[in-house]
Amino acid sequence: MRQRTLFTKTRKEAPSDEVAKNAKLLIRAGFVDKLQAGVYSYLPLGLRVLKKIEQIIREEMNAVCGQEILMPSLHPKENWQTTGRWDTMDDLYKVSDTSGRENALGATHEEIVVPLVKQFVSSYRDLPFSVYQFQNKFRMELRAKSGILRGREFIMKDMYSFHKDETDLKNFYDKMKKSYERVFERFGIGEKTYLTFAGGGSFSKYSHEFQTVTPAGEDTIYICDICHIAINKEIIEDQNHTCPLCGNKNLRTETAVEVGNIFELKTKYSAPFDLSYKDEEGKDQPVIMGCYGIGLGRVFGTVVEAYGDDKGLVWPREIAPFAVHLVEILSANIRVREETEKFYNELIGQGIDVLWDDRDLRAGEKFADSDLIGIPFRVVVSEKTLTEGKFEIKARATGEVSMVDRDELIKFIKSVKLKVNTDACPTL
RNA sequence: CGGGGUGUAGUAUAUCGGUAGUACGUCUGCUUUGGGAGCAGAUAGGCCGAGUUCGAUUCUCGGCACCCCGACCA
Repeated sequence: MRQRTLFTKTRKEAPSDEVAKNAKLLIRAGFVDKLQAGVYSYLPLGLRVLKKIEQIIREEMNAVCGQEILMPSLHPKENWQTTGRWDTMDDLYKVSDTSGRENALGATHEEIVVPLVKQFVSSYRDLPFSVYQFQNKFRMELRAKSGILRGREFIMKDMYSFHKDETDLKNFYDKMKKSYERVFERFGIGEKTYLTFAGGGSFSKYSHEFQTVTPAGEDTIYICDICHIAINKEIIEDQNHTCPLCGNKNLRTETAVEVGNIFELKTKYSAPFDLSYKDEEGKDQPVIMGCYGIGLGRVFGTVVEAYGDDKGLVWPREIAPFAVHLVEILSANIRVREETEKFYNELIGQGIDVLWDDRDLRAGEKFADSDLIGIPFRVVVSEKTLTEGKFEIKARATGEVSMVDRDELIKFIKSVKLKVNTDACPTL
């Protein structure tokens, strides 16, 4: 993409009322725009990141045979009354239309997915399966805060699994733990993200959260460095400050952001909607459920919090808006523009995502913008390139600079392999 | 929802009960061109409503919005 065509612009200063690092940097760099507290637009650069996050999740959910669907945001009141949550969920947005009919804006989708699958599930032969979606969720947070980390409207991947018994749920649940580990690994936050034991409510001993360590976190977790897992504050007292896996008492305290969670729902939602199946003996049995969420905006903001520095954003390669930031430094020698364009077209032809800063600006401004936007590699084309035949390549994360010739550079850029999931679902 | 704070050009800020200033941005021209450049000119502003006052952006009250702490929550 040619940067001069980008309708957004960077800013030197963040809005004075923003305190959160993710909000400051993302607004300055033109990745997002705040419409109101906790409600954000994703602009071209930000949307690219969001879509990469989404695609990684999609690949991994497909790999565990999840079937993608899209459910509505406008939910009939009756569905929420069936589970009782119309009255008990304090942060549910309720809207009524001119006919007086009441609806909920989807805060989560158990109330929709259960009646949906009920139409198709009647036999043990129909189980197990799982469905997932990427959908905006609405929750009336009394206090939206921390930039895009806690919004009133946010995008979530929510998956729901349906099983004939708890053993089958347990197997799938364990598979999802591994799936999630791969997802966070691919986001570039694997090392900072811990499987965290959390309260399970009335249906199981634990649920699990995925918590990413960053100072911006709202949660306190206790990390066992032996098992690379953590315990949430809410159950640490019950656990007597010991790791539930290995008994280690030396837990490390950190603040973290909850980027995902997995729950065994069991019959919590299948029961009120009477979602059941006939077993081998023809007897009705309740369907056993699990649910699995990842907050995309949370991941987005958490990555900014975890890696952003005083100069701007720093994107892990897997979710960067572009692979390469091509920066031309203009001089009296007009051929720089021509050379850059040729090189740009060559990279594009190789299937490489390039943002080309073709604006008529001075070098300092372009470098500052490049640091702010945070694309993993910056390649500079200047008069020097023409006279010496060398390109300068700089890694945003490390600041490491090297001078390489054209062929080396292309070879290097192409060698930066992104992780892919080769475990395709056999039935999809 | 309880407590606290803040609302001035596109952005960041200053001043003031009587003509609202600066920087960046944007526009014009010239010069510059490897870390947010220089000169000259231009552009653009008091959240909303009521009250006090000869006069309110400033003081008072109400509303709204945003931010922070807490509670709640992904």
